Amino acid sequence: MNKQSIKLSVDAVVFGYEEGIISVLLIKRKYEPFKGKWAIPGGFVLNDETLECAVERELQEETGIKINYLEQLYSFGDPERDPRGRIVSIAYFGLVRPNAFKIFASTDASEVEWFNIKELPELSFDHENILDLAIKRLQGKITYEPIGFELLDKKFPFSDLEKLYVTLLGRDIDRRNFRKKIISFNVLDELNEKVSKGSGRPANLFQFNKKRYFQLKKEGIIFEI
Amino acid sequence: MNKQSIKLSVDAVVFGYEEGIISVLLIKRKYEPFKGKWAIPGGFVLNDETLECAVERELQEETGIKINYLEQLYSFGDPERDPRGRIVSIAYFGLVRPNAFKIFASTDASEVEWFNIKELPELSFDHENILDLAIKRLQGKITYEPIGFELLDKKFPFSDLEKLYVTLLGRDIDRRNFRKKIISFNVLDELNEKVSKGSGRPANLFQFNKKRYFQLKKEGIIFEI
DNA sequence: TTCATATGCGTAATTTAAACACAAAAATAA
DNA sequence: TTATTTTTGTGTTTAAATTACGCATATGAA
Repeated sequence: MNKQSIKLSVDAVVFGYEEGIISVLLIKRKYEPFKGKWAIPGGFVLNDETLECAVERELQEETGIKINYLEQLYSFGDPERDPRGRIVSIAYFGLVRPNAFKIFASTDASEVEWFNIKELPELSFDHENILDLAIKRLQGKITYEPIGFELLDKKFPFSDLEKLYVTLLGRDIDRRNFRKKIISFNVLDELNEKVSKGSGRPANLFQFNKKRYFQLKKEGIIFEI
Repeated sequence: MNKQSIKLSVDAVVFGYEEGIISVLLIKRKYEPFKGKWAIPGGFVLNDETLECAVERELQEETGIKINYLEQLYSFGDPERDPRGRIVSIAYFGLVRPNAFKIFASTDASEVEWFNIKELPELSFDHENILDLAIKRLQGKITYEPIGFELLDKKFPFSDLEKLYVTLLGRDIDRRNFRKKIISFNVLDELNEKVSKGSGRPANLFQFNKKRYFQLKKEGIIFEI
């Protein structure tokens, strides 16, 4: 058999959210190809690490971030996708609470920045395709899995959750029906803490109960917006 | 940087359906490791072929089958998954009409056989995990994408479709409501042909209109059971 | 001719989702 | 101090979708 000369990399589309803005973490490439251009963080998989480890390592090295939620997105294998040769990339999709970490650039990255997904720069390789797919996945997934909480603070008022969904789904939601629906899934703990932002009645804080969610999931109860 | 020595393979879980039985195509391995054991068809990706081409080539070589529907399933990269060394496999998920092809074994396979997914043999590598995931994907996907038709004859009576769904979902369906729902999606052409199987009123034949489905999908209409 | 079997079409009951109204608690303005 | 604005919290009413179910029709078999 011919000797295979395919290299394997991982890439990670990391989303953050704050105040009605979904952002994605990009790095500016320090080396060729696409030197000086923005790209999704990622890099080659080491011989003895799992794919997830590779993603976490690359993110730590290039951006200093530690991921909150990570799942595999898709594998991209077009022979022409990388000018250096045949590089197949397994793309991941991650969520973080942006204010929880200080980002910094190092190794292959000369800069790291959060970009509003509505105002993206031109990207390297086929990273635009990867990012598009990740956005679709995020938008789809929040309607049937409670991953939105991974983007909010641990304790949050209901209005934050609602605003996140409005932003992600890109359409208005009836506040009262939304609240009823979420409450009915029984995965939120209501805390005895209130928070006041400016004027208006102070809001009660809620917390996502992941343990309870997994119990309900086992019993076949489905989270669906 | 250390020289990467990871090999890349593709594997395909191919499902067929006939008379209330979902089956999966397996090969018996001709060579070590796992010589003589059953496995999902697959093999190494060539340097200049796309991943989909690799899957189709391997299926053709090992089993003689041509796939009807193919989509990427998941990538498996555990460093310990293959005793030969680090081999990352990108798994695909395919559907065929089993009576449409004559299967035969060649190259790496000493035998090829359709197995009822309820009566599976022990499998090589981590192929049991891959197969489990594929079954879940199939069961999930038929409820929101009209892929079930890819398993039926081009022209089929409604009862065939219903039986397929009962088999895949593992629960009873109200025949009349099911029919109404499917009809309401407007993706079936009713033909002026009838077919009679044994006793009972002859059934009208239907045909899936893929073109119409893509039109409706563009308009945002969702197929959901 | 009658019976068993599977198809095809319809309506009623129930459940779920969507639309909508107003009270409560705080900051701000008069 | 009092009225006004703003945001939160809790309903109820109406429309839509789902589920349950009844019965006529066309065939093969007894």
